[in-house]
This record gives sequence, C-alpha cells and structure tokens, in this order.
Amino acid sequence: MEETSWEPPPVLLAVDLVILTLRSSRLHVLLVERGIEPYEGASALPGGFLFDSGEDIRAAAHRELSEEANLDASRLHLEQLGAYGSPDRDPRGRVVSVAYLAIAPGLPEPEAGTDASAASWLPVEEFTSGRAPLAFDHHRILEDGVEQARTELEHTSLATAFCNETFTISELQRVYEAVWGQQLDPRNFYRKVQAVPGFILPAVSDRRPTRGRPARLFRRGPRTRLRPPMMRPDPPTQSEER
Amino acid sequence: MEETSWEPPPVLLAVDLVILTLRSSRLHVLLVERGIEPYEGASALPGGFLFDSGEDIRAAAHRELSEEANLDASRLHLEQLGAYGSPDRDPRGRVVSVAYLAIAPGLPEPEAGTDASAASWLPVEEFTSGRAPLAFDHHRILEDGVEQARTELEHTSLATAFCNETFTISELQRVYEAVWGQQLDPRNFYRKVQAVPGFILPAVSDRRPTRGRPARLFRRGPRTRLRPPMMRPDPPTQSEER
DNA sequence: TCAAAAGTGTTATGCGTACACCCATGG
DNA sequence: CCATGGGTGTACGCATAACACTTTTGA
Repeated sequence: MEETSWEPPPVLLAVDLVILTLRSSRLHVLLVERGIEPYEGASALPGGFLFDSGEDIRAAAHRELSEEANLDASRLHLEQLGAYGSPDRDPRGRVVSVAYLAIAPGLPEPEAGTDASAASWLPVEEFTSGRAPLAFDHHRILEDGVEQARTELEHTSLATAFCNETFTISELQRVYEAVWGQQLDPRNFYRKVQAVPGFILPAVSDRRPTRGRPARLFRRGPRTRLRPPMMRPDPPTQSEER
Repeated sequence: MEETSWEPPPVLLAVDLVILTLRSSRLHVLLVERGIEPYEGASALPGGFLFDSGEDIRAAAHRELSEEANLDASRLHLEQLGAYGSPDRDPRGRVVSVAYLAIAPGLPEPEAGTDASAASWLPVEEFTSGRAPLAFDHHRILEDGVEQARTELEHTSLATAFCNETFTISELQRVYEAVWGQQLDPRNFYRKVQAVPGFILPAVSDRRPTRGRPARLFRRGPRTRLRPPMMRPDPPTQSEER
C-alpha cells in the first residue's frame, strides 16, 4: 500500500470539553474566553493540546478539566463525543480535536480555574438557539454534546451525574426537564424512575429543610444501562411526515 | 496556558473501518491480512493513514473504503465511531485512529481490492465471542461498531443500508435478526415496520422468484430517525439485578 | 394438492398517561 | 389551618406479543 518514501502527515491533537451542569433548573455549559489568537476574545469550550506524546487522550481531557474548569476529576462523568478534524477548522494548521462530554453536579462557585481567568457557566440555549457565536467549530460540538446527553438520559443513568451523592426524585426530574426541555408529570415520573431496577436506591433519610412535605433521598444504583429506558415524550410533532 | 517555547507534540492520524454486511443471514465484517509489520500476517480492519494534511478525515475513510474494500463509496452508510488513541496502541509511534462504521448491502463477490490482496468477509461472531485475535486494538473497535449498529437499528433506518435498493420485509427482518442475534415474529415485524411513518415505502412490484407466495417490494423512506423506535426484545435477562 | 412463505384478524396483556386524591411539613 | 410540595390509587387507551388463519405462489 505505502510508497517507499511516503510519510503520513503529522497533525496536532487537541481535546475539547462540553461540560454541562444544572444551575437554577436550567442547563448550563462551561465556556472560557480565549486569551490568544485565533478567535481571541471569543467564547470557546475549555480544551487544549495534548501535553506530550505519552499522554492518553482521556487523561488530557481530565487534565484540562482541572486546569481550565478547576473541577475535581474524580466522581465526574466523562465520555468521548467524537473526533472533529476538518482541514480548515483551525487557521494555525491541521488540528484534530477529540471532544468529550463531562457532566458535573450543581456546584456552588465553579468559576475561575488556575489559568483560564474568564471561565463561566452560560445557559446552553443561548448558543443552541442560534444566537451567540463560539470559536472554531465549537458550536457544532456543543450541539452534538447536548444531543448526546439528551439521548443518554433515556438509556443510561447519566442523569444521576448531574446530582449530588444523594438527591430527591424531584431533583432528578428537574435534570430530565432541563436537558430534554419539556415538562414531565411529577407523579408518573416518581413511579417510573423507581420502576427501573438498579437505577436509584433509597438512601438514609437525611432530609433537608423544604417547603411542603420532605422528600425521601436516593442515591445512584449499580445499573448504568436502563431497562426499560426512560423514554422522552415525542416533542410536539406537528408535521407527521412529508 | 501555553509556555513561551512549548510546542504540542505531533501525532499520526489514521482511519479504521468497521465494514459490516449480511451474507447468508449472518453478520460479516470485512478484514484484511496485514502485509507489513507490525502485526504482519494478522487480521485487521481496513484502514490507513491520512494521505496529506489537506485531506478530510471522512474523505480518508471513503478513500480507504475504495482502496482496500473496492466498494463503491456512493450510496454507502458511513458514520464515525470515535477516536482511539492509547499511547501504546501502535508500536511505531503515537498514532490516533478515527474509526468509522460502514454498512454495505449484500454483495456478490466483494473480495480483493486494488492493493489489499487478502480482504475477506468473516462472521463477526468469530471475533466478538472471544476467539480469533485482531491487530492493534481492532478487537475493541469491532465490538464498539457492532454495538453501535445494534442500537442504531432501534432508532434509525440503518437497517435499510444492509439491503439493496428494493427489498422485502422479510429481508429487512433478517437484518434485524442477524445484528441483534435473536429471532423475531415475522407477522408482528411485518406490521411494526410499516407502522413507522417514513421508514419504508412501497416499490413497484418487480417480484423475484421464490418459494412460497412472492413478497411485496419496498424501498427506503425519507425518515432517518424512527418514531416510534424498533425496540429489541430484552435478551434473556436471567439476572434481574444484584 | 401440498409445502412454504406472505399477509391479515383477533385477543389478552401490560404500560404510559392523565388526573383525583391523600400525606407531611413549615409558616 | 393553609400553602406547598411529596407520594398513592386508579381508570382509560394504545402498543405489543401471541397465535389462529387466509392467500399466493412454485413444484
């Protein structure tokens, strides 16, 4: 196959992170303000180049997670979204970026890591609804990440990654509602979630003060693949087919 | 973030292809015999390095599809599986491979492309059931590809990519049975498939000779996302939870 | 006329949904 | 005792699975 003197072209490898969390019942994504060209001053996903030839790609994602988001890597869902490598995606040269999806529970004050001074949580709908621009092809990466989160909420226990160690069922419901962007019936959700074997487990009652009747607390169950799945109601499908 | 004189390390970018098809009602994958080190003589997925710095990754996958499998790139489903980049996956150096899943309809004689002399279709179960080894991390890539095909059969019209331009419903059923590895009721399948709007459309009757009553012919419909999904029956889930 | 595969009807069951209703707590 | 959110009961409709049955062809 190969010619005698032909050599494959080298490329630069980067990682980009779609870090999602829930803040005040809305889905937010962590973005940084770029300090250097290209796209200086624009919003971008946290990320960066592979540190050295021996670094594993997932390890690089974890490293950027600490450096740029100041997030504790342990107990954090991290999952590959795919490779993005259009020849013209980075004006500096041929850069292929491997994108990861990270899910963080709601955090008190997540801003300002060690080196990215201008990291902040922004509502995803400001970017998926066409408005604000992002550097490189990060707009597409973000959309892919949100879509993956949406479908994984159906088939995996990903939703619990948005929650703390213990959580109430209505907290879990707010995750589903925020990511899917639609309202769910609390009473049916309550039973449906508990009907999936191994999804959530009762936790020791350590109720927090609240208005209304205190809710029972739960924790993640052992099962990661949900059977049966939590199917989202069809969005208002006005046009059946064409 | 960056040091003044630090430069990101270059990597080599490869593509690998999981090309699936159906032969005599069983799922097969296209494998080549490696002609050079490393893993000389071992079976491997078709693939190769990026040709030059300007080549798009998907284009490289299409090129390898033609070169190694001699498959017409047009009308062929091609989809990214993910990036595989463990530091030690290739003894020659740091190679990151972007894997693609390709689905081909049953072909008369698919062997022997232009340069890979020893390409052949092998039943996937010989490799997923632990037995035969594959070069590099291709065993894992193959498993990921088959799993992706399985779940996409539920939610997308991927199954029609295994079929020719026109097909019968029982041909489509054989696709589902081969990929999922379980039997389906022909009568319920018959109606279920037709109940999904836009999945399959009636084609001009051009019946082929067969034993028994000739079947109606169908072609792909416009819809790629199936609503409702074709849910596979739970596999014999002996252990409920633990 | 028989075998084989395609296609249709019918029924029981289970699940999702909607919604009425009761429970427990803070103010 | 009232507002607020947590939790339970239940009925209805629809999707599915199971399977008896009819149709259409080749041999």
